[in-house]
This record gives sequence, C-alpha cells and structure tokens, in this order.
Amino acid sequence: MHAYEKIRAEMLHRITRQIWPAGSNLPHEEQLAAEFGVARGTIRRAMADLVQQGLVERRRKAGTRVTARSAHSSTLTIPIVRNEIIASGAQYGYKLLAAEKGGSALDMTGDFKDAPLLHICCLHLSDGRPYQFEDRLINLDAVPDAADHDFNGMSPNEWLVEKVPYSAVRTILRAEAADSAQARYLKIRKGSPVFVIERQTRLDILPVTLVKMSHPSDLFSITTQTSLFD
Amino acid sequence: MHAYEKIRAEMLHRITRQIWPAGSNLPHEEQLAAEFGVARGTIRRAMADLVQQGLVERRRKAGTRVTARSAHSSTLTIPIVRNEIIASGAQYGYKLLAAEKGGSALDMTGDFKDAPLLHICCLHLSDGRPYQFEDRLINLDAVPDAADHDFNGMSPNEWLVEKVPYSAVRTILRAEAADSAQARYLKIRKGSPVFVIERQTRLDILPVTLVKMSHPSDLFSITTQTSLFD
DNA sequence: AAGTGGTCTAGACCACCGC
DNA sequence: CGGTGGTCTAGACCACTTG
Repeated sequence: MHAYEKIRAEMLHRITRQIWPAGSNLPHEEQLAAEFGVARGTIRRAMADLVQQGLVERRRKAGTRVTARSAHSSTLTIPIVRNEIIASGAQYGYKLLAAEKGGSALDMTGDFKDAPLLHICCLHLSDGRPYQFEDRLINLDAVPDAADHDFNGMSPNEWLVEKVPYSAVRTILRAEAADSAQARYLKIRKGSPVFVIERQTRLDILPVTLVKMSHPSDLFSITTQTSLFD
Repeated sequence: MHAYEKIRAEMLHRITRQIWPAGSNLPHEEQLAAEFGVARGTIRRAMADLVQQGLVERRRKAGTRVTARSAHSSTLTIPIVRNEIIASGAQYGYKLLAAEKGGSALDMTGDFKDAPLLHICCLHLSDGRPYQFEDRLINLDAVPDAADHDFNGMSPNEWLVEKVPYSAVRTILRAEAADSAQARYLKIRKGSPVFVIERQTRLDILPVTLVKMSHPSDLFSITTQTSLFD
C-alpha cells in the first residue's frame, strides 16, 4: 500500500470517527506533511480523493474543512441495454418499430424544434419479454449518416454510441404510469408503473439525440454501491 | 486558465472529434509533455480528469487508450428531503407516524436480522402534500442514542446525517405500484406509480440504517447534468 | 526484459480570499 | 496584507504488464 493510501485511510478514520468532526478545520498541508513524514505533494494526493468524495471542502486561506453532510452522492452507471440483458444471463432481442423523418411529442424543451429530425421507436427484449421501449429523436444536422442507416439490424443506441461523440449529457430518472403506447409495447396494463430514463446529449451546443427509455417496473432497477476506499 | 486545463481541453477536443478515435492509443506522457512544452506532471494532471470521466483508460506498459463507450456514467446526488423541498420554494412539513422497537418486513437482505432495531415511519410534505413516505430501520448497536431520541421534532434522516458516520452506501432506485400503506400515506390510489429510493449505510461492516423512501411519481424525479469541462 | 504509467520529493511561485 | 491551497517543475525511482 502506498504512502498516500495509508494517509488517506488515516484521515478517513479521523473523519468517520469524528476525531475531526464535521465543520472543523484540518491542519495545514505542511503540518500534515510533517506529521506523516512525507512531502506536501503526497498529502495533496491523499486529500484529492477526500475532496472528490465530498468528505472535505478546501478553500484558499480558509483551509480544509470536514463537510457537514447534507446529501448522498453516488456515481450511477447506465449500461447499454444489450450488454445489461446479456450480463443478466438472458437472451437479448431487438425489434425496430418505426423510423421516420420528422418530430414527435418527445421534445418538451424545444431544443430540437428547428432541426431536421429522425424519429425512431424500437423495443429491446430479455428472453423474449419486453424490457425496454426506446423512443428517440436524432438531430440529422449532428448525425447526417443516420438518415440513410438501416436500424433493423442494430439498435440506434449502439450505433450512436459507437459513432457519435458528445460533450454533455442530461439524464432524468422518474416513475410514470404507462400510457397506451408503453403499455402496448411493453405488454403491461395501462397505468401500471414504468421506470423511465430520459437522456439528451449534446456536442458543444448542438443537440445530438434525445431518448426516452421505458422499462416495466418489475424488470428494472438501478443499484449503486459506494465504498469510501478499500 | 491554467496549463493543465488548456491541455485537457485540447485532449478532449481530439477525443470528441475523433482525431484520437475510440480504441486508439495516445502518445506517451513524455511525448505529450514535449509537445505541449510542460513537465510530465502537468500532463498527468490533465489526464487525471479524463480518466475520472471515463474517457480514457490507462495501463502500465499498454499505454493510454481512448475508451470505447459502452455505458453512460453520471454522478447522482440525492439531497436531504427537507432541503430539496425548501429549495423548490415550497413549505416543508414533517409528521412522525410510528417509532417502535423491533424489526419489519423491510430487511430483505437479512443484514439486520440479529441486531436490536428501531423501526420508524414518517412522512415529509411539500406545501402540505405528501412528498415522501420514509420507512426506516436503525441498528441500535450502531446508533444506541437513537433508542431514547424523540423523532417528533426532527426527522431521522436529518438526525442521522448529522450524528452518524458511515463508510459505505448501497442505493437502489426503482418504480413500484403503490401498496396500501404507500397509497394511504401518500394520498394516491393503490397501484399508481411511486418512485422508490432504498438506501443502506454501513460503518465498516456494521449495518447502520436501512431506509425506503417512496415518492408520488408526479412530484418526484432525479436530474443529473454532466458537462465534460467548460 | 523493457517500456509504460504511478508514486514521491523538494522546491518555487502563484492566486484566491478571509481577516 | 498574509496565509492557505493550487500549479508547476525536474528528477528519481518503483511496479505493473505486455510482448
């Protein structure tokens, strides 16, 4: 174990056991460097992880303070649906439902209003059962190749991920009562709960794609595990 | 703007514009240091951010490779419910429903099976409307003070966050059809969708608390924004 | 075996910001 | 203003891992 990891573990211990209580200030970098017998840079290396996890806040002149916890933050990973299904040990299935030029009711924010659009609907199945209903807009100004591509063989999800870069993402998670389209394609009763992930990606300021992914609530959940080191 | 930020921006540009396409290798740190006219440490500083965002992967000897994107990851922050409601401009309300010693059906994993437990149910309101139904187990071995605390004035959520450290968290997000308790307390129809956050925290190996937070689907969603730097 | 990223040092200087 | 964290350098050595 490296020096900075030992120091980080010791600092974590002092924070969680409230030897350094929430709201208090830590010693300066130089004091800590002297205490642990390392260079200042090594203290900074250990500190960087604590900052990233939100356990301490640092400001010039004010020093380093133990954060008063007011939120839980965790990193959430949403895999490509095909990989997710295969990883669960199930058989993956895919069906294109529609692909047509023009807009749809999806674009609530209006970011795509003036752009040439491709509207795609498709279904992802797990062992033959509908797992995700994908409803997507693609901005043909950002992805001209999409206009001529045949999405029967490969889902737009995978095609875009391979082909199109982005620089910003907005993701929304929510629960909804299934409308008639969701109910029909997901083979559930209208009004029953669906887990919805909506995601819009941009490349600089150019909107690239907006997608709404709906899942039957009994098949889908998201789990994240956060361990503060080791 | 600092040197490492300029370099990071330039590297990001080369990745998003596929000058360095997915799967390809970047030049060595020393080559990049020479190209940009900085020390190797500055290249490492810029690279650290790209690694953290998952844009590149680095391995000794193998070098630095642009990640083939196979998932979207983003950091999701779940604030304390009171702060969330106040931040929305609404009036916060709180009501304790029950607090009793002993277990409940909540603990599916069995982590709390042999521990002395406190079981708490309460309700958080936004402008008088039920916003979150909180159903919680507290391990009295981990938090002995909880046994004598009166949760009428302050929700267990806030009390625990202030008082009790943790070192690991597991969070599960899912949609559910409201059962009769959820429907009654949230004042929605049984079977209508609820957004559920379930969270278990530990201090080292000791389970601390397990909580299930249910929200009416029309009041609640989670949004995350990710911008790859400036 | 050798090349790559990872750690660590010792020091200089910078820039923010609270007092 | 002064003290703190933040950036940057030049170099040494380490340790992983691929060919």
